[in-house]
Amino acid sequence: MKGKDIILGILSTSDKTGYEINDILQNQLSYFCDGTYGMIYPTLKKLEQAGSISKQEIIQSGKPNKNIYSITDKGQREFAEYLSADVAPSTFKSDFLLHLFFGADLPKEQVEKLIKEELARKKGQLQQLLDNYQMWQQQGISQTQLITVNYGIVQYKAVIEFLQSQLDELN
Amino acid sequence: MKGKDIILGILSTSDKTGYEINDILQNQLSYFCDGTYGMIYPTLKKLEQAGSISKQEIIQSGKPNKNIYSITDKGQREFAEYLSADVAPSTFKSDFLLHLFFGADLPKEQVEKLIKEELARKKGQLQQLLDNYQMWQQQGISQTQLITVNYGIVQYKAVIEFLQSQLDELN
DNA sequence: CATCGCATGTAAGCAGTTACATGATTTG
DNA sequence: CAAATCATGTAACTGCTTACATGCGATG
Repeated sequence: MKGKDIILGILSTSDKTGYEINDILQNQLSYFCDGTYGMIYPTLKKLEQAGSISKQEIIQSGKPNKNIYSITDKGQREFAEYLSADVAPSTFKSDFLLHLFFGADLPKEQVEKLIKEELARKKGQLQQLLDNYQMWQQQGISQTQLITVNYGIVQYKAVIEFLQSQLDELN
Repeated sequence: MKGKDIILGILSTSDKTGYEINDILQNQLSYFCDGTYGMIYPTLKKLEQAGSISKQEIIQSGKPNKNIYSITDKGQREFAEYLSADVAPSTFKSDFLLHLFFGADLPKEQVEKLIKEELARKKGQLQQLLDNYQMWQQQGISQTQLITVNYGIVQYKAVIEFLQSQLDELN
């Protein structure tokens, strides 16, 4: 699961500019992958040079010009290959858990603060997913996409409930 | 949350060799961070050069010699600083979800296979955590560590239950 | 008049991965 | 006798992050 796979995936559904790809990444896919402009534009360039995607320049007045990228047949084959390949193990990195794990000597208030902050972050992320969910329900969403959204929702809800219970127990 | 922070955290509780650090990383902390020898040894070297940890060489016969690392006062201060700093956002990357999200055209059997495999992986990870849990109960575990373990368990259980329900629905 | 949205890109650097290299002892 | 365990390390590479650079129009 590299930047390349994510971008080919997004372009496999419809043509997009780098800016729009970033938007999708930040707002719709952020619960299971990430990416920044610093990754997106160089990756688009490489994919174009490799012939996996093609670029169409749109001259705009008033706004900056934009490049709309489309996936080519070669790109489609490449992405199909990725889809049929083995699933790479997922990674979860939590600085919050590292703090807690090695923070045995932390004062109670500090622990409480850590948990409260994590709770707020998770609630925010859940809300973002729920907002997307509504948008998707209107726009239409595939059966498999629905599974991924619910995967995220279920995971967030479980964690939020757990953190809340820990906070209650602390008092 | 860099390799440096993880290693200082491990050494803040007791002296360890690089080999033992790897073992802890793979078996006890793997549900929220990772690391390989290629990261561990260079990081230990840098930390020693910076005076954050110190090395004691143990000559062994029959086995390879080993270097036992201890955290220094400077390292302890460094780690305390890390602990009191802001918590970095967590990251979750799932190749499984990327496959599902863009695999709208995947045949039903393929989707079922994907979910079954993910289910098996998650069950394995949960089992590892539960095994650790038992070990920790015997060895003793801090209150904050207990929270982190339960965080992991709750998260895994929620995902496993969800995947199982999706599998049932598919048939 | 400041900030947000639209829009694209590069360059330097870093943290970590992968692959390689070595080797004795113990266990199945 | 093969594989696992103990044990350490380097070198090349890669993939991404961070910071920088630009600029107009609309919104508040």
